[in-house]
Amino acid sequence: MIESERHRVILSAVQARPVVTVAELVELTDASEATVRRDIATLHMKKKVRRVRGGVESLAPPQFVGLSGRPFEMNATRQIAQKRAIAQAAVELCEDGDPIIINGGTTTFQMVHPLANRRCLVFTNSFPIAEHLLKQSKNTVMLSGGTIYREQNIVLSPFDNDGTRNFAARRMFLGASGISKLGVMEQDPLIIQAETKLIGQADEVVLMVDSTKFRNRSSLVLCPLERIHTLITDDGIEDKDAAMIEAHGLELIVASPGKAEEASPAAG
Amino acid sequence: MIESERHRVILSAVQARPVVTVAELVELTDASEATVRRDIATLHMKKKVRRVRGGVESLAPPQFVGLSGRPFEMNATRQIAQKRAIAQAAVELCEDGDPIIINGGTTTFQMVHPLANRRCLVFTNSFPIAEHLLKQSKNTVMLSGGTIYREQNIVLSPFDNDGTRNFAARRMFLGASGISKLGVMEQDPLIIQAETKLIGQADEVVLMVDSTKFRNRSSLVLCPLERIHTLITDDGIEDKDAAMIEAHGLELIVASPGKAEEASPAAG
DNA sequence: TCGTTTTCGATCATTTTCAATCATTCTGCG
DNA sequence: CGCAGAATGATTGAAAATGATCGAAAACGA
Repeated sequence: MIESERHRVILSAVQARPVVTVAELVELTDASEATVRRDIATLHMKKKVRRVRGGVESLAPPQFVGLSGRPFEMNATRQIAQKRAIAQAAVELCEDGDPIIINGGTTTFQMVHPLANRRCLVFTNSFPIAEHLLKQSKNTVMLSGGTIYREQNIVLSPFDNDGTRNFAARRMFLGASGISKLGVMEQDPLIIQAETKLIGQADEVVLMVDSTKFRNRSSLVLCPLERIHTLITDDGIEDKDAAMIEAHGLELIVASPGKAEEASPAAG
Repeated sequence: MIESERHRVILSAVQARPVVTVAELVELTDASEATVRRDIATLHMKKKVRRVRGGVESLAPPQFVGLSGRPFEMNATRQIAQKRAIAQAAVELCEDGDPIIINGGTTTFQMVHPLANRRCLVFTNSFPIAEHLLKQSKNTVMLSGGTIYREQNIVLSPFDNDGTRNFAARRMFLGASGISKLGVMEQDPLIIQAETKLIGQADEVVLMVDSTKFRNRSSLVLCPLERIHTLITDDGIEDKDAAMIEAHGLELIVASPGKAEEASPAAG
């Protein structure tokens, strides 16, 4: 990755989140720590970001919170390391050229960073995801039509003809507010409606939930577990939950925060 | 591959994505590294692209990349004062609660400012307009579905079911790249396609063109003048053009840049 | 307070990228 | 056919960027 490309990634990262660590940028840019530090120094000179000990922070804070206000921002920072690892694992399932659906959500939003260098065909109902991918990546972006709901940060149409039916994806990625043997659970009826529209348009459905979601209960069941093909979570998952998932025939991927793409044998 | 051919490839490559490396261009053009470098140097001289170490990057990324740091680089657009005045007059036609359609364009984009404290129901195919209204106003925003075209800044679907047909507006606002007695003219086929979809969904069509557009000729005719109900332009319009407009039965509104805010003329 | 851990800056070897040069190929023309 | 001029490709040394290492400084915990 060349210098100007890394600079874009860094700017993109600090726009999504107020502060980003050097280690995170090393993962995102696949460059060395020294190079990332030099990049940060350069961007700091150019007054594009503020350099702080341990990483960078954005000069003008809120960007993507602008839509609805705090909920997005606060949820986004909870379990952030886990969500980033999960999102990284999710993107690793994708290859350039793949048509994929990304449903709106704080976990799925984290996919925009590893997607920065990909060239996928992304269909989403999330305005922030579309905005970010549009401005910070080379992916082709498609957006569903309809009213933009500020609180949920999604675009949703009451009609069936919002473009969804014309998109056939290889995978659909979605988050959830809770999961149990009863199925995938959400809190907001609007989210349910949006997800229901999309869930039939992909060959394979990938559910992305951090391990705390196994302890969450919500009132609305989106679909039974059997409808999901792959579940990605973090290494905080308990054995009984893992067993339950595999008992339902789902492929389980456990992503460890901190070592997003590790494969070192006998590291010593 | 001949020189001009390679130049086109390079330009379209940086069009498609923000930054392209020399190695990638060698693959694309099937030329040697030395030749690609010479091409890049030439295009850099001609100010068509920016040369960076390792490759090339697009000249005007800030316009799309720069998030809400500044509203947009729309300030750089020509005839900005005229466009503002026209947009102001356009918004004065609207009342709170009105369902309106705003087609993408630099003139129509200026409507976002006077719309800031309105509460209309806005349907648009422009990503920047939707973004701005979402973040800076309390209007309800609806977006058409489809692929987001970066160059034109619009969302367009190849299908008919992009949500457009379900919206019935009181007025549709659109710009144009040229106007004459032959009709309303555009340059980009994609824009024609997008406007054609929308133009039938409103009771009244309002065309917003600054007076320089009467001297522009383009190859594509969107529709005859009779299809337009109201035309808003600035006070630079010549008498013969004004006469021509009224001869075709259009209501003509002339907005003066100097007194955009104070005026509530003609109405009382 | 002290010791530990993390982060940072500087240095240096290695790799990558660049510009200049020269040989080769292509093209038009007599 | 041969030649001139331009474009292209290959080579090479210089310049820049990168990554690893190491000691210093800062934050942290006890």
